[in-house]
Amino acid sequence: MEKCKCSVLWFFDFLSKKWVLLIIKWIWEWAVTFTDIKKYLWWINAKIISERLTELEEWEFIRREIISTKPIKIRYTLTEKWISLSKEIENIDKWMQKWGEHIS
Amino acid sequence: MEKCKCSVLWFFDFLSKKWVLLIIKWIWEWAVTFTDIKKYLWWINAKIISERLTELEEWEFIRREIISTKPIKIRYTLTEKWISLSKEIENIDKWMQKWGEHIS
DNA sequence: CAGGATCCGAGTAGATACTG
DNA sequence: CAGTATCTACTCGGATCCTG
Repeated sequence: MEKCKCSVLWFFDFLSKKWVLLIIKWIWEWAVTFTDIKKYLWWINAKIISERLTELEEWEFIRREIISTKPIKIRYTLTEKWISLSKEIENIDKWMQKWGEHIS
Repeated sequence: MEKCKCSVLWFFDFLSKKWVLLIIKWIWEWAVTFTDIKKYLWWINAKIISERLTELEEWEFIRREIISTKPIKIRYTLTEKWISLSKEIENIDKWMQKWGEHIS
């Protein structure tokens, strides 16, 4: 990929990483803590969840807020950046439905 | 990923495969043969190009036409399906420019 | 609680050589 | 010309265990 940061290539590369969209979906619907995600997406490795959350934060798609300190609790919420992007994702989703299933 | 064919996940997964968009770009601009692609994208392995072309044809994003038989020549062109999709990709591209580079 | 460190296995990109 | 076959290398997900 030559890590071509200038284009959508890089973006798609990230977005297609395993579990990214699923994790986003949960945050979207429940504005959850790390433990919540782990509980609902129990089959996903904690290391992977952690990695994805870190990357999502670097992309500024989610926000990390400390909501209590003993025991420490963190809440993840979506940013405006993601919300504005999600409209484009929905368009692609609609496009997929319009063009139907591809021959598997 | 559970190969959930019903959603955009599957689509992104394909679209982010290495060199897919780059190969499409060349076909878009030059409507080329296999040799043309190999010549211009010289650093990409022929096996990989071949694989991507096959997948792109399965997705019905490109069309394969025989244009001569001795020596055999094949021309790849984009389908309406891809052209309609490309508008959505462009929107994401615009979105990226609007939101700027993410902190690397 | 919210992760980080280590190690391992599977899948995929890539190098090289060959073919109808 | 337009690929395919084989083998190697590397990346990344996942299991398990550990910690501020």
